[in-house]
Amino acid sequence: MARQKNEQIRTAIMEAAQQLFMEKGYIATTISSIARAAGTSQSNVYVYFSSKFEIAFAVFDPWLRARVAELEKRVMAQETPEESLRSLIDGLLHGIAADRSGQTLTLVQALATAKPGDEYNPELLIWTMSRIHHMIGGALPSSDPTERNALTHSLMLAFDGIALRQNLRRGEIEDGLSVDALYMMVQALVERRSQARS
Amino acid sequence: MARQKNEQIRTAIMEAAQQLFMEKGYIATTISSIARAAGTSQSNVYVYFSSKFEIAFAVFDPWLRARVAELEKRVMAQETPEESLRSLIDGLLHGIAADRSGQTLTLVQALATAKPGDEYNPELLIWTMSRIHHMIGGALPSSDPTERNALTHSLMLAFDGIALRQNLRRGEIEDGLSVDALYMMVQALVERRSQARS
DNA sequence: ACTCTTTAACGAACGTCATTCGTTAATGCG
DNA sequence: CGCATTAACGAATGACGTTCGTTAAAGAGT
Repeated sequence: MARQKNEQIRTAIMEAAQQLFMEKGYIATTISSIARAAGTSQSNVYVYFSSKFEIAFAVFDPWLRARVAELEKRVMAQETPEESLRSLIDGLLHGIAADRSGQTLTLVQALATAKPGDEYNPELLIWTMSRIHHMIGGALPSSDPTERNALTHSLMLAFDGIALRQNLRRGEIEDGLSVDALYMMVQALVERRSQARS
Repeated sequence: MARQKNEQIRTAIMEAAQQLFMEKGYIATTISSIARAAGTSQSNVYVYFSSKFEIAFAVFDPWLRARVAELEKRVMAQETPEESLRSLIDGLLHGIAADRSGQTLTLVQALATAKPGDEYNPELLIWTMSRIHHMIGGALPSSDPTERNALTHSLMLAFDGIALRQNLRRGEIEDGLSVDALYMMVQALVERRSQARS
């Protein structure tokens, strides 16, 4: 009944955006540079996406899901609870939140500059939390729900903290120290539990 | 030797900026609205501040120092280590990071949109960390330096996490749960220590 | 009191962006 | 073979931070 959208253009826009966001961050990347790199005009970008914000999430969503899925595989392959927790914390904070490719910089900048109309699907956040919760359950099968929830929330909080810091307070605090500190506290929680049972 | 700056104008700019940042956040506040509210012209604002970013920090710095000083008084007035730690965590996260007045929104937005030339004095961050470290030392006088540093870093990480979330992911995660979770982990660390000593 | 110099103050630009508009022409449908 | 739809595009539009050009206030030197 009418002319069809060309899906190749949509993916070209997303790939160009991902590349440019990685290189220059969300704010410094202009719609016209994305359009140029994707081989189309800036106004045509708005045929495929309703805003710059929407492009950022279209790029970030599959990226995060892939990283979390990778992480889950790695965590589940560990043999001891300690190794599982260590690889979970390390992978989540060093590997994803503090990633070098600039994806979380994009996320943080996009959220910080979001305009009233810009909203994103909270499903991604919920899914991420549920995966973390599941990994904790795998590492500590006998933990009680309260502890599992506490750990999940603490990890999500740390994720946000690292994401903010990595991108906005570059290098002022050693992230390694924060990760070690968090791990020490998780260990304390685990040890208290095993002491209480013995 | 030349005409002098009028300090009343400087403070009027800062007060107008603080008010507007609180109402609308950093990004939605324009220099011209600040100038209008301060009773001067937008170009004259640049006689007193070199950028919008600098205004944000001129406002945020004394605000944060005052909040931390208040917190320190409250924490030091507690009687037991448990009460001290609880009031520290609660005051830092609920009271300051998640503040309702929009000051941390200003901070996060200013940092997220900072341009290459925009830099801020890391002294404020260092000072804040040293105050937290000192409060932890007051609550747990017999703790060892490693634990004290771990707690300090964890609290700063949580501060950043809450700041990001409060402002950018409004209401999607209950912050109360995160604060409780963090407190549970701190308790575990403290209890492990006292168990180890007995 | 009278210059001279510095610079606060201001209105008018400037440059950069995200987004929208007006128009054209592909493309599927009856 | 028209007709309606809409992808595509170049040219606006509207905001906003920042800079420019000019004016005049006000301290220093004589």
